[in-house]
Amino acid sequence: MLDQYKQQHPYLLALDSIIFGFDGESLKVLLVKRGVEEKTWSLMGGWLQPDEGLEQAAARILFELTGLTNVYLEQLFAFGDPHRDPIVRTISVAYFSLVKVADYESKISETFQAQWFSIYDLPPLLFDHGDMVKLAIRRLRYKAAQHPIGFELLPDKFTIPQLKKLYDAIYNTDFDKRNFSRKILSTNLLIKLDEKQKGFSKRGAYYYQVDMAKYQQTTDSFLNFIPS
Amino acid sequence: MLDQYKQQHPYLLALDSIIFGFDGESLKVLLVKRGVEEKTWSLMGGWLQPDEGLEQAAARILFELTGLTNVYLEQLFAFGDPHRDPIVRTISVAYFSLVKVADYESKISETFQAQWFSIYDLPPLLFDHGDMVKLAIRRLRYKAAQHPIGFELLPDKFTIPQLKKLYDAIYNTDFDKRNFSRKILSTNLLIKLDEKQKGFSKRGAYYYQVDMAKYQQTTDSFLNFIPS
DNA sequence: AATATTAGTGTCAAATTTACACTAATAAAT
DNA sequence: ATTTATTAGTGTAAATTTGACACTAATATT
Repeated sequence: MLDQYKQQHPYLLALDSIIFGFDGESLKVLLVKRGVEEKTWSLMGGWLQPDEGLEQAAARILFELTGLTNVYLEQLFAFGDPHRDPIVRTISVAYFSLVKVADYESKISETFQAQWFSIYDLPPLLFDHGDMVKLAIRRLRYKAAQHPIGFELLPDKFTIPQLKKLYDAIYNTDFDKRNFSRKILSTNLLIKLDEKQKGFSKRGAYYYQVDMAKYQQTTDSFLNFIPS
Repeated sequence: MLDQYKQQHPYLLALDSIIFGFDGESLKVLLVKRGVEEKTWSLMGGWLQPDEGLEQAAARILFELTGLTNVYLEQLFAFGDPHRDPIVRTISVAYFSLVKVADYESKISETFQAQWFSIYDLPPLLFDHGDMVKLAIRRLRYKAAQHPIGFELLPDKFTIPQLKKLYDAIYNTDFDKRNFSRKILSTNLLIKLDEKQKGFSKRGAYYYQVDMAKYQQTTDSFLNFIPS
């Protein structure tokens, strides 16, 4: 190894995930109890292994908690305040992830003490995890305003009223349903199915599916969902 | 130190900066020759010191190259592919930065071999620095489409035609100047000065300044500069 | 058969966006 | 001093998008 490398200090590298879920009513974050003091809620996290990339590690850690693969995962921010972990200096790369709550096995509580918390009612969090969640919420709002990522939080088949409720929850507001569905449908990203949702409402709403081909293409396109 | 920390591998942590500049004609990136082989161009970078935060370290490294402080600096992405640096595993947190080319002392070439390159004509770069630049360009385009960060690349006093040329360069296009100036001025972020630019054009264009008070407030607001 | 509940849709006014071309100011040239 | 060349600066009309607003449709429940 060259001298210029040898002289440098190495640091521990952690990954922490802000895991968002939607239960049909409100936007939730999945928190666990672990670590130094088992009394404090924290984000799900773990250490980078020598043979892993960052996203790969984040995906592994997410899998260990939820049993889920193929989950929406996006790098949020690298947190590196020298004193963020008071025991030993650690850099944490935070990822935010969108999961379909219905999908995952409740394998969750087996090994980790895990619980969903409304984003409007979070407990005190370990280290700088509170900052991470705040930033993740800002990023989700920012991103969902222009990119069709909301679908990632819903089952494969969903109704327009469900989607509207999700957006209501993300932005803590109440969109006009006529304008909302006009805007959503004008993206041509949804395929209307012949099937209606049963049991939830008397009339029943039609299910829609994401047009995956178009979705892949337009991940980068702007949608401009949120006015003013 | 607790066991769970001791068992973990530490990694070297580097910071690399994509430094954008605008010379009035095209968008440039500042590259240096350094490192393992002094034959390859690379981004300006350095190592995280034990007492520094990430952004602080990026700012220091930027200062060491350019002599500039108070520069626009934004975390771009953490790159952590296990083999990105073939000699020893290193995580690199990349920052992108917007500098006013005219501002900085040409202290540059003294200690480092540095040179501006057009973003459309880059040399081969060290490690994954090419990916970093590509991502930074995407991010700049994305961000400048909605946030008024273009000003960071211009002198404190600038003309509308200069600003248009900058946006033309960023998006590699040619905006309609009537629509462009209407859109820019409608943000009310610019203060028209009484002074005209001399020497550049026969008629001379009025200088404008950013209304810093408003600018601070609206860093988060959307502008929607770029149509379709 | 009536009722209650949620789904689904249409219109109009206002604002925004786009496309497009002429006049204004001045330095340079004659 | 007049002409010329060059870039600055501005306006309008059509199209599109947005936002505010309220009624009818379907069906499960009573």
